[in-house]
Amino acid sequence: MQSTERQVEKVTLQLRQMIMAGEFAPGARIAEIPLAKRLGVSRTPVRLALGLLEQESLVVSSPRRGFVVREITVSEIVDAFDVRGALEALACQRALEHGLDDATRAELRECVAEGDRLLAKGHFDEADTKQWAAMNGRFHAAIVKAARNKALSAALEFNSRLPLVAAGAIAFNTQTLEASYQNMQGVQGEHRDIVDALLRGQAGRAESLVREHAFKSREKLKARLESVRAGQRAQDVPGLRLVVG
Amino acid sequence: MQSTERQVEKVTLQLRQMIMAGEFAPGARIAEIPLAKRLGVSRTPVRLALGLLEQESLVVSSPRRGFVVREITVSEIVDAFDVRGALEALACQRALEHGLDDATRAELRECVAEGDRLLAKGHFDEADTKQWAAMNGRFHAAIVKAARNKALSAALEFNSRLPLVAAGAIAFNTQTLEASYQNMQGVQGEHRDIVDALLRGQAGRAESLVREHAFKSREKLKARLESVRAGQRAQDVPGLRLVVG
DNA sequence: CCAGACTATATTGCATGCAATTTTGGAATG
DNA sequence: CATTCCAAAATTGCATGCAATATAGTCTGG
Repeated sequence: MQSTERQVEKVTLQLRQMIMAGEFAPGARIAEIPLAKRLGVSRTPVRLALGLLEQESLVVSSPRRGFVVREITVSEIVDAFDVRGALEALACQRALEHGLDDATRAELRECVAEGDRLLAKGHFDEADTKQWAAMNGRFHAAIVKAARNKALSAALEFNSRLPLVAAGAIAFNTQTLEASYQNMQGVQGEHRDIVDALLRGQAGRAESLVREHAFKSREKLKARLESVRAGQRAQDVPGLRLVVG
Repeated sequence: MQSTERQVEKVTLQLRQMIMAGEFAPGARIAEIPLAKRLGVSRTPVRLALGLLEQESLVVSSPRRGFVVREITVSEIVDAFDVRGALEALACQRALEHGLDDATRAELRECVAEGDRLLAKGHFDEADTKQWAAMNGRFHAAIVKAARNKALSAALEFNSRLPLVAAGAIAFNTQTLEASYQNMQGVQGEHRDIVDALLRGQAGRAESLVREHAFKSREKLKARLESVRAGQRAQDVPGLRLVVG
């Protein structure tokens, strides 16, 4: 029996969620049959999904020995932010070479405006962090899109497949809503400056600011992950199992 | 019956080869059954391989309508060189932050030396271009490796999956062996300068040179592909079918 | 009591069958 | 003659069976 939805996609999503939620210890083997039973499908879509997740490097496979949850290290995640900085800097450069169209200008302004609105309340609740994450995703997407470079978009998307690296994940990396609010105040200032530089056509300044933006995110996440690793508040990053590195 | 080799890998390699060799018109549907018959395997490994190639964006799939050869445009390929420049510039920066170890210094020097040897003959034959391509691959790999950033390596590898973008493809993008020789003389000079900057620890200079190196490669390939597109010597880039854009 | 070999079990990788869906060829209609 | 509709054929997506291989569990010898 088969529904109109494709099983492979459901399974891939669920499995990615499970891995990133830390349901498997890093290095643990993933057997197809129990997993298929658990997800209520046959082994075929499970196998296909594992193959896809291997290319996302969430799992690795050995011939005849099946799939193993890949051990993701703190440094790998942190490193990805440097890549993001370099790629988004290129995006700024290219975007200004093309010139920003009106829709992009409007979108960038709107992202800053929405950030202001969210911060104006003086504090964050759960819904605010979600909205912030969405806005942040749109902000970065707008810059990348304006570069009109498919390879660049693809590379950034690829880079964001590591857990916690996607732009939308930023708001969830702080301990408390209060800390998150404080954090986002700083981030909002960075966003504002980046948009200012872009709207003025200051390519070099925009590049520097975007790099620094990525660098600050990197440092914040690094501190956070290292405190988690030290076991101080291990349940704050729910699920994700990291190994030293 | 199943050999000790994994069918999926064989099929993936063959299929990638076939697509990049232009055996399918861009936009053409790829049906599983004929393909499986042709490759002498069942549909299962073919389906798995197509799923992998979809992530390399060599094919795209629609639900219930199977896989279609993706139309790759000249601008997509060309754009990928900008991404490479940005990423390799980051690699130079990070590599010098870590400091180059002796093995890396030796490898870089050896690549330059090998380039000199290949050019010393005054002309290229087929074997020389192959050797050059291998050396070029090692050169770029050494820089990336010295950056010690997994996300960076992964992003570059991902970026190089587009046809003609991989560092090893560079030597095959010129019409004649004579043109190739001339070309590689210029490239060798760029390599020498990059190595010089790296060995002296001049990060900024190395970054600029690497960017320019990628940019020059980009422009050369672009000119080449556009002349092919104009139909002047369509069989010179053997097989690869590109569409305008 | 430990090491190593042997056997039973579990698991992977592939082939194939089946139902659902899409595509195609042609006939009927305007 | 072009267009729409319909049915047959082909194709996809999934489940499952089977052989090859890996893993574990047990037993024997030292």
